[in-house]
Amino acid sequence: MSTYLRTLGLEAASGTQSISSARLSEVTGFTAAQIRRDLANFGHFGRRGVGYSVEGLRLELRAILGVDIEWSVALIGVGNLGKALLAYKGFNQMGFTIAAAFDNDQRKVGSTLSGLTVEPISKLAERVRELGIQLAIMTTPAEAAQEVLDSLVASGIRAVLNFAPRRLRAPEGVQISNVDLTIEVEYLSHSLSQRRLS
Amino acid sequence: MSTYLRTLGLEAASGTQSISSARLSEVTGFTAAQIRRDLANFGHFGRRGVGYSVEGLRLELRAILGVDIEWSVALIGVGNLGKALLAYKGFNQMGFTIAAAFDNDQRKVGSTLSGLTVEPISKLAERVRELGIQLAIMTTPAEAAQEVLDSLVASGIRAVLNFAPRRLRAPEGVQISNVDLTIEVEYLSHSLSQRRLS
DNA sequence: GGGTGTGAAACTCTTCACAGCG
DNA sequence: CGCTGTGAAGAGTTTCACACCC
Repeated sequence: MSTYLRTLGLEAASGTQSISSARLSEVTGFTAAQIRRDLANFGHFGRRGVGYSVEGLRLELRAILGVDIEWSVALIGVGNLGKALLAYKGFNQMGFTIAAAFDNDQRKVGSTLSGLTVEPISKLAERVRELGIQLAIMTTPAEAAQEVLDSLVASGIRAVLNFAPRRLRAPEGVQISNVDLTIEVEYLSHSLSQRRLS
Repeated sequence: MSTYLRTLGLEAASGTQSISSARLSEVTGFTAAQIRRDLANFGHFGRRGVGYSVEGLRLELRAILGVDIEWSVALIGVGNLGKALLAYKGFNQMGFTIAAAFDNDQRKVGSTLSGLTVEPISKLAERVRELGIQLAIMTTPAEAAQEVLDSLVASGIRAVLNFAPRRLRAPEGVQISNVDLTIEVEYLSHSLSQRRLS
């Protein structure tokens, strides 16, 4: 869905009015049948014989993905990766505002990064309430990850993007997405290794 | 497999000799049946009635994942994310050495980051050959991504970790892993949105 | 004609459950 | 007895192919 929305953005920029599943297939690499089924899952967005209205489908997808409204985000863990994400402009473009940054390292607390003052994790619950934060990005070390997640859940956050290389245990109703560089890069080295042998 | 290897590292550190699929299941969150099938896919590593030898299985998994040898990596695109990955120590621990960094921005070329001098992309093929680089990490803008990938493929690289939010077209035999923050964060906002409605 | 939406078939992945081995 | 390895069942996903509507 994300990919479709992004593609529609490009198509809209080049002035296309209507788009078929076949055309979407060319650009995204998914099969046309797959695309039609994905879209039909959420409603009847297409017109037979014509295709999908680029603008119409964009609005639908934005609503489905929840990017029709602004989300406030907390970032926990201001290491190299955390800093990079703070500076990353893509989030803002997608309707995500990083509203607060936290770290447990006393040397980092109080410093200013990309316009935000780093706060201690003890302030988390308070700030989440004040700023209406609903989503968190965790870029902590693996050892701290479960403890930080528990604090996040306690302060009412129910969606977390986790970069720490550790499988986290969360209660029902808390959604966690994991981005694990270890897994990605080991998958590549695995496929390179396979080729040595054949 | 990556996750299993990581878990075994922790178990080895605490001195465990042998581990069952049930214990691995507790720690990783995968079901015991899943774990047994995953491992049995690659060989008969376990002993019935006992479990898997922690050290033995570690060696097997390292070989399977190809992290029993050192890999040389090129990083292309020295923006915020690229810098963060250059400074990230996890790669070295896993046997990946970032041997060269490239960027097309003249202002960045020549600067030194984490001990590496940033080179222009025109030097790519030459340096890949000299340094024996087999793997690349792309942290370029989306617009440049396909062109950079084509250069990488031309210079002989056959495994790429892509952070640019664009689906890339690569010839047969070139393995691409995509890490797309857009997709991850939109998935979370989608699941938060669903909850508004129910 | 053109292209969606969707049953049905094919395929893949996961879980069950247990034979068989240490 | 304990735990792996694996057929078989079950669940989920993708592809096919075409009825149906614009």
